Amino acid sequence: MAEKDDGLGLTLSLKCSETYHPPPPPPPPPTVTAASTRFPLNLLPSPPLSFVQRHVSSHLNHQNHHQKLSFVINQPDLNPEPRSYQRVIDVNRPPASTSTLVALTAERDDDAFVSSPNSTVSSVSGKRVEREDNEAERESSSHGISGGEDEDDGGDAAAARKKLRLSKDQAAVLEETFKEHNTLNPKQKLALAKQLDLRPRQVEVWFQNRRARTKLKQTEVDCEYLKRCCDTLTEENRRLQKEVNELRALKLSPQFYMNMNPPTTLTMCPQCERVAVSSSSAAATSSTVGSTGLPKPLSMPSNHQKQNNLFLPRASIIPHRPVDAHHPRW
DNA sequence: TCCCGGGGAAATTTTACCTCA
DNA sequence: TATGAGGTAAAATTTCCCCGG
Repeated sequence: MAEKDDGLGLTLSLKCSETYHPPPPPPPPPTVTAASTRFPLNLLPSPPLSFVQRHVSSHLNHQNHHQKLSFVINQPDLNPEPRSYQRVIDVNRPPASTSTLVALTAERDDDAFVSSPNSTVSSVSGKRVEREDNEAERESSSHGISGGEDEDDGGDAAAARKKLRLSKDQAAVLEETFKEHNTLNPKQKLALAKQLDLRPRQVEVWFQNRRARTKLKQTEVDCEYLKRCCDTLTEENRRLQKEVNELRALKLSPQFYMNMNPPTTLTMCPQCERVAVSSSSAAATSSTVGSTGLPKPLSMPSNHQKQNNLFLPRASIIPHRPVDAHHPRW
């Protein structure tokens, strides 16, 4: 991501541990969970809520208000809490008073046929239950032929256009089917439509929209992961830059030369693990920096250390170098 | 190789419903 | 309490593209 040679023999190399792969076609299972994401979220820190997180959270919170069937990351159960709604109106079963309209629309071909003019929703709140009652009445009266609307043809078109909310049961069955396979062949579509008393076109549209929502959620998850990755790398970069600055200050410090290491310090290459006699500058580079920013004096190895081969002076912080630049002065 | 129809993806529109001032 | 504006999710439509026959 970023490489920098600052003259101290330090190379800053910031690379994301993972390579971002362009999104493949959305694979089954379609439900978005942390496990289904392409990225190992558990390997990442948990930064504060990002924009994306806030956005998604806002969306999800809003959906809670609506009490609509939706999918939530890490929440495969679509109907987690028992609903207390009193009654569910099947939007695809027209009220008795709308039979005339049904008769009118029944002339259409399958896809153009409107299964119900009733637009009420399956509700969870008492408030909405009341609305259902009211709307059911309103619908049944407004769609009656006796209403005498001048929309004889246009009325049909409007009715065909009328959007219908699927009932909870219908949506649940669709969700279950979608979990098994996110696309339907014509046979499955017809069977499902028959089972749910929907038009095949409705089932098809529902699956299309559901795939779109799945993909959108997956995109949001991916975006969130990448943002976290970016945050982590930014923090790492900041830390390394600070370290570089400290080392630069160290190099320019007069005390750096005063505390010059004896010329026979042993250093070990972290790549080949060969121990070599390092130059004074290299040894100084590997000196540790105290909290004050000043170098600690290097000490000569004791006899014990020498005999037991325990003195490997800070070889572990000798910076990694590219292979082709290996041992430039060895 | 071109044409055609079916199906999916993406973009967009429409509708229903909620919250809030 | 009623109402309208604003916002959102979901249903539906339109358009484009790909692929197999």
